[in-house]
Order: sequence, then structure tokens, then C-alpha cells
Amino acid sequence: MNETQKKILKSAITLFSTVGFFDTSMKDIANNAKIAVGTIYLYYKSKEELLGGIYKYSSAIVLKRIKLKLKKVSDPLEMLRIIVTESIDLSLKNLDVFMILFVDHKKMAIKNENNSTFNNINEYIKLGKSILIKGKEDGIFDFPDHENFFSGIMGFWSSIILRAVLTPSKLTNKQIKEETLNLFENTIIKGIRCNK
Amino acid sequence: MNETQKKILKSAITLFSTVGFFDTSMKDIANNAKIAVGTIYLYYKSKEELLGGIYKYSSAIVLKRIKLKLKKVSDPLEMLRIIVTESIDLSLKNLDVFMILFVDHKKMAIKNENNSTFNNINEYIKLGKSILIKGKEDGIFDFPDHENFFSGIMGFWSSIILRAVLTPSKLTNKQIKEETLNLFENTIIKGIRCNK
Amino acid sequence: MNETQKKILKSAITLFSTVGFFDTSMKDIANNAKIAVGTIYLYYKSKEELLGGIYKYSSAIVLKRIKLKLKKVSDPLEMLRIIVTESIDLSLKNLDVFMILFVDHKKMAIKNENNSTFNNINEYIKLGKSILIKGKEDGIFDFPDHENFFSGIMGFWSSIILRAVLTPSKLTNKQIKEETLNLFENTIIKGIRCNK
Amino acid sequence: MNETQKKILKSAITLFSTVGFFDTSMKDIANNAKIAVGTIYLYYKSKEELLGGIYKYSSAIVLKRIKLKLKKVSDPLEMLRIIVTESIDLSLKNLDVFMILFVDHKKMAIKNENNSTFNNINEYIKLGKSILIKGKEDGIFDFPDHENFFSGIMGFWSSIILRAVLTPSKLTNKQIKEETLNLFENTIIKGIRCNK
DNA sequence: CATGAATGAGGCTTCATTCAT
DNA sequence: CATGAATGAAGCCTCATTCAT
Repeated sequence: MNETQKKILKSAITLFSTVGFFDTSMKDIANNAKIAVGTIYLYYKSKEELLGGIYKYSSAIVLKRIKLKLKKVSDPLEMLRIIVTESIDLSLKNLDVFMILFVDHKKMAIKNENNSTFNNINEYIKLGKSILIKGKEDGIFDFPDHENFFSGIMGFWSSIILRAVLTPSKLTNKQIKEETLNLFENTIIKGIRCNK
Repeated sequence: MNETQKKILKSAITLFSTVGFFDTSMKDIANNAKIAVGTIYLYYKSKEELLGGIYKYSSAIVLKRIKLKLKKVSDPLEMLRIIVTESIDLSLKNLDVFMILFVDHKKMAIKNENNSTFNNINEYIKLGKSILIKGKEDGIFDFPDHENFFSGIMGFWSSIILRAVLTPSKLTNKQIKEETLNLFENTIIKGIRCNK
Repeated sequence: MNETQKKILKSAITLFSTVGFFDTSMKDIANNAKIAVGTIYLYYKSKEELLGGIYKYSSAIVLKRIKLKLKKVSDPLEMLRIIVTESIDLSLKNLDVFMILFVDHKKMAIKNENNSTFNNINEYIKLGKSILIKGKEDGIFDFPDHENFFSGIMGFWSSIILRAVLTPSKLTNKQIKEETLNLFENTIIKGIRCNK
Repeated sequence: MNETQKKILKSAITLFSTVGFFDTSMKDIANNAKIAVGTIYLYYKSKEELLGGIYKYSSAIVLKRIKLKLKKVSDPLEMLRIIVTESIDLSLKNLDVFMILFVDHKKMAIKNENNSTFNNINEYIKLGKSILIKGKEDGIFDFPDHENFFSGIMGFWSSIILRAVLTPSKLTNKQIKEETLNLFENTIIKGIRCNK
């Protein structure tokens, strides 16, 4: 991926996440990236495909980093903490990507599950699910079988982050992260941990 | 609200929730409602305002019904169960409204918190928050103070419902509802209930 | 067909025939017709379809008038004279239509023979062919069987008219018509008439 | 003319004649010729001029060959047969060139008669005209004086060839050629030959 | 109240042409 | 000579909105 393409992606991510996909024109993206409109079409066949490119690119980064962090551990509880912690961390550090990846196109991602655009996102979800299952098998977690429990967890923390980020407040990102994780620990994790 | 206006709202809700706000044209709405385009403008000044109308209308129904159900009880735990149960129930019975109210415009609702359009939604959230606080004060719940805990709960169940609804499966709405509530009960509620 | 649609057709015929299909923009057509661009799309789904509309409309007029003139006669020789005379006459009176119908899109018409757009043109050609065949059967004409003889005749007079019209000269339309018919009479017709 | 330039011409002729001038992009031509877009501009200042180059190039070949064939004879009747026979023969052997030279740009050629691009085509027509005139002067042909008789003849055979070529049929090129010439012989030539 | 033809700004996309390598 | 990434003007088309009936 060369510099021009990176500029396009960066510009599009910024605008899509703040102004929205439909209210961002290709010209806006070009201007913001300081290139010509036509140039975008050298890299992406359409606005739709540019959005797809953003998905692939962003989700690849997120997935890669989370997989890396998970390598070091094998305890499901620790793994669950890591996948949530890292997701929140990445989201707060790249709010643009967060908005697009975890907020805007939930619906779309599900509807197009077989589309390669969402491969990484789907792998991310599978990863989450497998952690939960392993935790249950290992007798560390206890919760009713449910296909979409991990999606619920994603909805939980992302909704909290979204409000925290959009509501004017004096909290720093670090505080937001810590408070959210603390809440997660003392509600969901507490609820599913097996008592010893 | 006369019949014509109801037809407009019904048509717009259907289309916005399935096709999306931007991909639905005013003409589509008019055709679907079997009226003329111009007629819509007798009731709503703009497409934007029509969307606002949908919010107000839908959220009023949801809020009214939930308030009614809550009147009969005062135990915070029971109240929490009711607000979630009813929300899920209404969502599954009116998927169109659910998509718009709980999925599509999360972002928008927060950004326009002072806009009267979102009065009902905001009141709904306040209601949820107050239940949680009361539960804590009454010593029934135990969890770290967090401004957006209830938003997290909304994100939790709505993400689960969304996936359940969009993923092709053989589950009935009743099953979806029961499984989701069961999961909620055995994770979050279990996690915050005080053992005595 | 209402006034607006007529204005659109008229404007498009003029511009397509003089400037050419590709060098005429939809905005040009709208300006020339003194309407808004969008209005064109109320009547024609695309520029392509507008061209199709012109074909249908123009060829319908030509075909109708020629059929009318042919009703009064049954002698193949006279019929052949009439179909050529009338075609030339109409062409000279409506050069725009002539350019489009008999010059510009010969290629296209053949390639899309089954497309309803060219129904009238194809019927016109069939009519011409049937006259030639009847003349031969009646022993009035004598020529080698050939599927495309009538097309050859069309090419003959239309090429002559085209040059006459485009070359700067002092000839009136009446003169052009008479000279062309005279030439046709004394070359092709003379060549195929049976001497008795 | 080097190899690169020939590749450009060949590619452009193919594409212009099949897809059309406007629907062929410079990139298409470059891709088809397996060169870079920029290279075309080393040989032709613009797309327009490339088209001009095609005219000049193709018509030069046609004209040269026909002149060569005509050298051997002086009888106007034979010469007329040769110019038509050779034109048809070349057309069928190079349908691409035929489409461009004899079908597509009739209109353009006339309008730009003074443009050097069309020198060869115009010389070709002059040649045809002079044959007809000489035949008349020699008492071999008899027909009314007409500036554009030869254009009519061109329209005659080219229209027949065009239909024959585009209509799906089982005729070989040889058959098409023979049938067309036979028809020409027994209609126009028969019509203008002086009986002795 | 209701209609739907008309409007025209603005968006997405193409493509002839340039120019630094 | 050759390349092909970059340019940006211009075209087709959509659609929210208006207004005369």
C-alpha cells in the first residue's frame, strides 16, 4: 500500500466516522487528502468499495494486535480481559476506526457475513466466542449457552464507550477505559465467574 | 394524528429500517404509502423532520408502555427485569422500530441530547439509570458507580437481539426473547445482585 | 404525449442530428428545450433510452405516412417510386430526423433488430422488400434474388441526399429531390424494369 | 512508421470499429496494444488526431491498391467494376477498416472535405466520379448528370455489405461478395449501360 | 387537504491528457 | 522513447423540495 492509498484511507476514515458515509462526498475525501478525485478511483472502484477497503484495513490492524496480545496467555479469564481491554484501548486511540468498526456498520457486517470485507471482523467475533467457550469448558466461566453472548459483551462495552466519548465530560481516555473495564469486571465477569 | 399521517409514518419506518435513511427517497415513502410526494410535506417540513417524527412517535409508544408496566412494581430488581423484558418484547414485535430506535441512530441521539426529538429516548434512559441507582441505594444491587451502566445494558441485549434477528436461524421470537433474558439474568444480573 | 415530452424530443432530435449523440449533453438538451435536466428523466430513464424514444417516434411518423401513401396504389413499380419519393421528401423536410434515422444509426439498428425500438424501421424495410418481391413475381421487375437489395436502394438515395445536403450548393430541396429521383429512375429502376 | 505506432493504429482501428469511437478510451487502446497510455501521445497529439491518423492510414492503403488495379485497364465499364469489386473485397477482408471508412464517418468526411485527413477518401470519390464521366463521354454509360451518383453507388454496395456482415447468416465472405457484385451488375450497371 | 410534474443543485464516476521518472 | 500515476473538468443521473391545479 503506497502513500497515496494511505492518504485516501486516512481521509476517508476521518470523514466517514465524523460526518458519516452518506454526508461525505468523494470530493470531500479528495480535498481532505489533498489529491484529485480521480485518484481515489485508481485505488477503489467505487465509494462503496472504499468503505469496504476501510473495513478490511482497520479490522486487520485490530485483529492483528489482539491476536498478538493473546499469544502470551492461555487462561480464558485473562484472555477475555485482554480482548476487551485491547478493543477498548484501540477504540479510544482510534475513535475514527472505532466508530466505523464497532458502531456504524454492525447491521451491514452481519448481513454480509460471507463477504470477504468482513472476514477480519468475523474472525474477531469467533475469537471472542471461542474464549468464552473454552472458559466454560475449563470450568472457569459459568453461563447459559448462547450463540451471541460475545456480541452482547461487545455491545456492552461499545455502548458505554460511545456515550462516554460523545457526552461532553472531563474524563480522560485513561479514566474512561479504567472505569469501563472496572464496570465490566464487576458486572459481567463477576456474574460468570465460577466460585471456588 | 390522522390516517394519512399514520400511513406516512408506517411507510417511512418500514423503509428507513430496511433500506436505510439515505437509500430511501421521499418518493419511495410516498409510493409505499400510496399517497403523493407533496402530501408528506403537508405533515413534515423535511425528510430530516420526518425522521424526527418517527423517533418521537416510536419512542413515545415504547416509553408509555414501559412506564405502564413499571407502575405495578417497586422492587428495583423486578423493575430492571421488566424494563429489559419489555424492551426486548417490543423490539421483537416491531423490528422496524427497534432497528431505528435502538440500532441505527444511537450516535445521533447522543449528539442531539437537547433536541426535543429525543426527549422520550432520553427519558427512557434516565428511567433505566434511576432503577439501577435505586437498586444500589436499597442494597439490592452492587456495582461500581458508572454514568453509563444502563447504556451498557442496552447495548448488551440489543446487540444480541440484532444478531439473532439478522442471522438466519430457526429460532422463534419467543425463543430469542427467552434465551436473551436468561443470558441477561445469569450474567449481568447475577453479577450485580447482592448475596444476602 | 404531452407538450413537455414533445419539447424534449424536438430538442434532442435537433442536437443529436447536428452535434451528435455523444457530443450532446443532457444539460444541452434541457437548455435547448427550456426545461430542467431532471425533467427529461421523468420521461426517459436514460440518455440511451431518449435516443430510443427518438427512433420510435420518428420512425412511427415516417412509416405511418408512407403506408398511407401506399394505400392508394398496388402497382409495384409505382409503389417503389412512392416509397423512395416519400422517404426522400420526408428526409429533406426533416433533416434532423433523416440524419438520425437513415444515417447515424444504421449499424445499431441492425444489431438490435429484435429490440422494439427498431420495430418501425424494420417494418419499413420489410415493406420495401415486399414491394420488390411482388414486382418480381408480377413480372414487372427482373433482378437477382438478394436479401438486401432494398437496403442497397436505401443506401443509394440516402448517400446522395446526404452529400447534397452537406455540400454547400445552391440547390433547393425541390431540386435535390427531383434530381435524385431522376437519377434513381434512370439507373436502378431502368436496370430492373422488364422490357415488354 | 515503427512497430509501436502500428500497434497503436491496429488496436485503435479494432476498438473504434467494434466498440465505437466514443466508447473506446485511450486506456482501452493502450491496454489492447500492450503499451502505456502515455505512449500514444508520443505519436498522436489527441484522440481526435489518432482517429485522423486511422483515416489517413487506412484510406491510403485502399486508394493505393485500387489505383494499382486500375492501372491495367482503361475501359470505363471494367474500371467501374474494378473499383466496386476491389472496395468490397478490401472491406470484407478488413471489416474494421470498412466500418470506419465506409460506414461510421460518412458525415464527418463530407463536413471536413478540406481537411487533409480526408484527402485520400476524397481522391477515391473523385476517381469514381471520373470513371463514370468518362464512361458517359465514351458513350458506354447513359445516365442523367448528377454530382453524387458515385456516392450513391458507394451507398448501394456498402449498405448491402453492412447488412450482410451484421446479420447472422451462413454466407461466406466470398458468397457475400459475389452476390453483391451480381446484384450490382444486374441493377445499376444494367441500368446505365448503353445498348448497342 | 391532496396531487405529481417540474426544478436544479450536487453527487458519483469517467477519461483525455500531462509529466516526473 | 516509454511508462503509468495523477489530474480535474465534465457528464449522467438522483432526489429533496416546490407549487399550480
